[in-house]
Amino acid sequence: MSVVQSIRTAAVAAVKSLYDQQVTESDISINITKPEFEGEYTIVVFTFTKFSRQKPEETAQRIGEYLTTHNPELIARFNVVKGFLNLSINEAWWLQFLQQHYSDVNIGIQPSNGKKVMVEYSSPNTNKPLHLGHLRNNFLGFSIAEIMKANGFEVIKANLVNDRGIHICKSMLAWQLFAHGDTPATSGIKGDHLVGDYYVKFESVVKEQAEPIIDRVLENDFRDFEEADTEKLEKLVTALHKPETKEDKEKTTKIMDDIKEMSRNKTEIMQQAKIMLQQWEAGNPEVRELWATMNSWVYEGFAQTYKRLGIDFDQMYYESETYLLGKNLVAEGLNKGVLFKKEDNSVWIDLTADGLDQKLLLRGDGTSVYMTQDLGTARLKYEQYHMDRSLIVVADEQNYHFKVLQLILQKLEEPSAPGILHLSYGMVELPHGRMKSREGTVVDADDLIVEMVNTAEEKTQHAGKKLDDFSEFELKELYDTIGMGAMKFFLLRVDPKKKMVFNPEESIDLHGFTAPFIQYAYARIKSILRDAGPVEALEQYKYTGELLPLEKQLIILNEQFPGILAEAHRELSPAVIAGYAFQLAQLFNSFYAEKIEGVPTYSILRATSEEKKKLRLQIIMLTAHTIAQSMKMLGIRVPERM
RNA sequence: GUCUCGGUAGCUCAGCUGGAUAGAGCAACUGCCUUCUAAGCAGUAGGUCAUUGGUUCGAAUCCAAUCCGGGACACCA
Repeated sequence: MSVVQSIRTAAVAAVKSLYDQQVTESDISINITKPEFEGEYTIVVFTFTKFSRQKPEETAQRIGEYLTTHNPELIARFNVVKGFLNLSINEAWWLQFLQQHYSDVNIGIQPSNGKKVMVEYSSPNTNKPLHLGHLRNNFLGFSIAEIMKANGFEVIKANLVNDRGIHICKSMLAWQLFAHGDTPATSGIKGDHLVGDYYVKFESVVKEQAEPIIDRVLENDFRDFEEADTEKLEKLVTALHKPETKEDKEKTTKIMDDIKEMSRNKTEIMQQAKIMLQQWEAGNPEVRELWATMNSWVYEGFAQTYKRLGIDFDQMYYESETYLLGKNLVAEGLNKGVLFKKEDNSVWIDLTADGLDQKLLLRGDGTSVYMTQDLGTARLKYEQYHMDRSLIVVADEQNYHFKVLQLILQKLEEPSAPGILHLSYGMVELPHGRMKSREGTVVDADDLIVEMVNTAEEKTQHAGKKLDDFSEFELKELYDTIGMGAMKFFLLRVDPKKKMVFNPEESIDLHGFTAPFIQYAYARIKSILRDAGPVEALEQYKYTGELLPLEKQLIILNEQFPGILAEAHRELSPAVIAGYAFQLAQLFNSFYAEKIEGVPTYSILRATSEEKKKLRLQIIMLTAHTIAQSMKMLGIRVPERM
C-alpha cells in the first residue's frame, strides 16, 4: 500500500476515534509538504474543525498525537502550522520500500484486472500522408494503450482506415489524368506521398476550373447552375455587394466561401470524381482495381512510417469493409420505433428531447453516412471482442459527433454503448493558427521525423561526446532514440484535452523539459552501474542508518510512481507521466551533482562507507527502473549510453 | 444565433476533487568541468492567474456575468 494511502487509512481511524466522526478516505486532504516545513506529507485539517469544535491548531495537534501514538511504524514525528498537520514518515518505511523495489524492473505494473479495452487510434485517410496532427493522435493512442496495460487491462489496439469516399476518388482521378502511369517504383516517391501529390494536384485543378465559374457568378451569370441554386446565388451575390462595415468583413468571407464551394462542385473534374465514386460503389472492376493499387502504395508508405514511429496495431478495420454495416442497425431501429422515416425515405433520429438536433442516419437513396458506418463499426468491434471499454482517439473537433454516436447507440440499446469513450484531444496548431492543406502549412510526419533525427545527430556531434567506440549502427540507433524521443515527448507532455502550439521555425528542444534530458539521466545511472560492476550482497542489503535529504527525496518520489500510473489512467493523460519522469530525472541530476565545498555530497562509487555505497546503488537502480518504465509508457526508448 | 472548450511569466506549458509565499522549461543574465557523462548543476530576474461580482476560515481552482480566442452545430468524413 502506498504511503499516502496508508496515511488516509490511519487518518480516518484517528478522526473516528477522536471525534466519533465517520469520514471517508477521500475526505482526507493530503498534500506534499512545502519544502520550507519539516515533513513529507501534510494533512489539511480545516474541514475537521466543523466537528472537532476546536481551533485548527488544536485539531491538528490531537490528530498528530494520535497518529504518532497509534501508527509509529508509519509516522515518526509531526508539526503543526495553522491547520496544516505536517507528517514526517518513519525512515524505516522508506528503506523498506527501497529494499523491496530497487531491483523491480516491472515497477508500477498492476496484475490483470480481467477487463478488456479497445483503443482505436491513428485512423488515417488513404489519400494523403500522415502529418503532425496524426502524430499526436498516434502517440496518444499508443501511450494510452500502454498505460491501460500497466493498469491491468487487456488491450486491443485498433486502427480504422478511411480508405473510401470522394476524397479517395480525387487522388485516383488526378493520378489517372496526370500521372502517365507513375508508380512509387518508377518515381522513387514513397507511396503515400505520391498519392498525396495527386490529391493536391486535384485540388489545384478544381481551383483553376472554378475560377471562371466564380467570375460568372459575380457577374450575375448563373449558367453553370441549375434553377434551384440560382436563387440562392442571387441572394449571396446581392449580399456581397451591400455596403459593408468592418464587422461585416467576416460575413463577406463566409459568403465568398459559399460561392466558391458551390462553384467548385460544378467543375468538370469534380463531376468526374463523383462519377468515379458511384462507379466504385457499384463495383466497377476498373475503378476498384485502380483503388486497390493506389491504396496498396499508401499502405506500404504508412507501414514504413508506423515502423519508424514504433507504432503498431492488433486489429485493422477498413471503412470499405465496414461502411455498410450500420444499415442493419438502422433497420432494427426503425422496427423498434427509435428511428423514423421522412417522405423522401431518408431515416432520422430525433434527439431534440436530449437538447440536440435531428440527425440523419440514412440518405433518401438508401446510402449511409458517417454516423451510420460508425454505428455499424461499434457493433462489429463489440461482437468481435466484447470489451468492457472502447476508447476512440479522435480530435476534439468531433466532440459533437461522438456525443451523438453514443446517444444513438444507447437508444438502440446496443450493449457497446456504455463502454464507448471518445478520447478527445486538442489539435496541434502553428503559431498563427491551425494547419491548412490549402495553404501548404501542413507539417509532414515523415519530414519531421527526418528533421528530428538529424537534429539529434548534429547536437550529439556538437556536444563533443565520447562516442568513438559506437558502431555505425549504434550511432544511428542513438540518434533515433533521442530524436524520436524528443518528438514524442513534445507531443505527449501537454494535457491531451488542450490544444497545443508547434513552431516549425524552432526545432524541438533537446534541453530542459524534454525526453533527452530524462534519457540523459538514465544513461548517467547506467554508466555508474557499469563502473560499479557486480556488487556483493546487494540483494539482501538493507540500510539502517540515517538518510540524507536527497537520498530520502529520491525514494519518496520513486514511491509515488504507482500512484502516478493510476492517475495517468484515471485522467487518460500521458502528460501526467511525462511531468513525473522529468521531475524524477531532475531530482536525480541534483543528487548526482550536489557538492559542498567542492566535495560531492552523494558520491556513489566513492561513498564514504560501503553502506552508503550500497544504499545509493539501490537508490539509483530504483530510479533507473522507474525512469525506464515511465518512458515505456510514453513509447520512448532509453539509451544505455549517450 | 445555440452548444462547447480555453485565457496563468516575453514564449511553451504545470498547478488534482478549493489549502501555506502561484511553479517548471525555453529565451535573458551570474557562477560551476584536475570530481561516477556539463544534453548537467547552483543562482538572478521575470505574474493585477482576462475583467467584475459572488460563495467562505481560505479562490488561479467553485458559481454568475462580461470581454477575447478556438471548435462544433452538413443528405462531408
